[in-house]
Amino acid sequence: MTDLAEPVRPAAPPRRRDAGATRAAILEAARIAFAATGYDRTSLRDIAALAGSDVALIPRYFGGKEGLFTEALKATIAPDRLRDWDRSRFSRDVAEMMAGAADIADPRTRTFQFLLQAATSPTTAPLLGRAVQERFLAPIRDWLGDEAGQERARVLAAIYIGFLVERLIRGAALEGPERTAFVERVTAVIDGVIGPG
Amino acid sequence: MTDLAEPVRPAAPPRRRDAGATRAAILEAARIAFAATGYDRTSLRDIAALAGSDVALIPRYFGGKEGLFTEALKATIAPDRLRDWDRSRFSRDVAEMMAGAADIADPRTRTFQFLLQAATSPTTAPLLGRAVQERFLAPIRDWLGDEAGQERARVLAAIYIGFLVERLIRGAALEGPERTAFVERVTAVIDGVIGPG
DNA sequence: GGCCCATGTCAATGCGCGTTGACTTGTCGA
DNA sequence: TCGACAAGTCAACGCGCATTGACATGGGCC
Repeated sequence: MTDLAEPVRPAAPPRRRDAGATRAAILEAARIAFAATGYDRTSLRDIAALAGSDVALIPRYFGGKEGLFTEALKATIAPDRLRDWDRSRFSRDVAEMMAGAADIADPRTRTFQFLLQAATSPTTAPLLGRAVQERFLAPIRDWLGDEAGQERARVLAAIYIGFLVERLIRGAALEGPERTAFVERVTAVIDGVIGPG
Repeated sequence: MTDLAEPVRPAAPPRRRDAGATRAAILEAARIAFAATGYDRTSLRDIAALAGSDVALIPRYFGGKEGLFTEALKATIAPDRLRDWDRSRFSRDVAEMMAGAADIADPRTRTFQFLLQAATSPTTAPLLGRAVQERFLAPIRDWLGDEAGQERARVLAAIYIGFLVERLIRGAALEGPERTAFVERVTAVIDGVIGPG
């Protein structure tokens, strides 16, 4: 990891020695760093620097790198805010988002990258299926309404994931007419799934 | 990497010293190993053992680990037989394939796993982007016809990838009415992209 | 105010990695 | 047949990593 951001810790800590706060800072830094660079390319030194604490605390507090990753994964698989989205604007919002570059600051991007990273790690791979079911399929199904069924959620989730991967691979944002055409078509595709029957 | 298989080399080599064959064995071993465990978790020693050759040959033949990965990636993303596909049956064929379970024995699955591994590593993601552009998007664009433009190929590729991920995560094949509904909808989605304008 | 344990710091250790260079050995042409 | 060069082997190096244990220090409690 090259450079991400300044330390996560609050500017004026109420106590200069607070194990709970330190632990939380490390965990938050780990979520950011693991999502950004994956398990292997993220060193505990990176995480400690991002958390503004010492490397040696990590094995002590989390039992090691794997323990930290597991806990960060659990913390990342949280209920989505999909219900808050405006359904009439959903497809276009998603399309616009997909036309942009992958923004690591976006928690959704972070979550997705994290899950993708987890998929490639044999230790954490089994967690992924359940995570996707809980975090993607179930919310989407509920959001679409009961009449939609599992199948529409499945298709929508697949398309969503596909565009996330595409964006991840693409790197840069789309520009000009290509962006316009892309957004139009993605909007149409998603509308085709969530719209009628 | 723990244990994969026996060395790839032919049992009775015609020549005991054959740089071309050794290079090819290393490359094939790299394709298998990288697909299985990703860039970071695969060591050159693993690959060399799988190829039945020496570690030191890899930097010499491929210029280093990155060079080997790049070449393995290129070899994996070979020009597809896309042109041979029947366009009128394309969407339904794909949909039926997606409704099934992911078959590890299928070279396409292996290829895809390789790409997914590449996508999650920041080092290799740019390489993957270029490779996908050259070997995936461009053929699709040509296949769709010039009027289609880059943008339709992009959308189609994203959808394709998304369903591959979904299938990989899902594990089991779909059955009964859910399968029918899934196939119908996927067919419609793909038709919507490759069909009209 | 002073003890003492929780908390944080620091240096050191061992390991696996990619890479390098010197060396050996096979093989093919003269 | 034999020499030269390609091909393969081997040991070692430097580096970054996670982890450990000894040490320093802050702050709540008596």
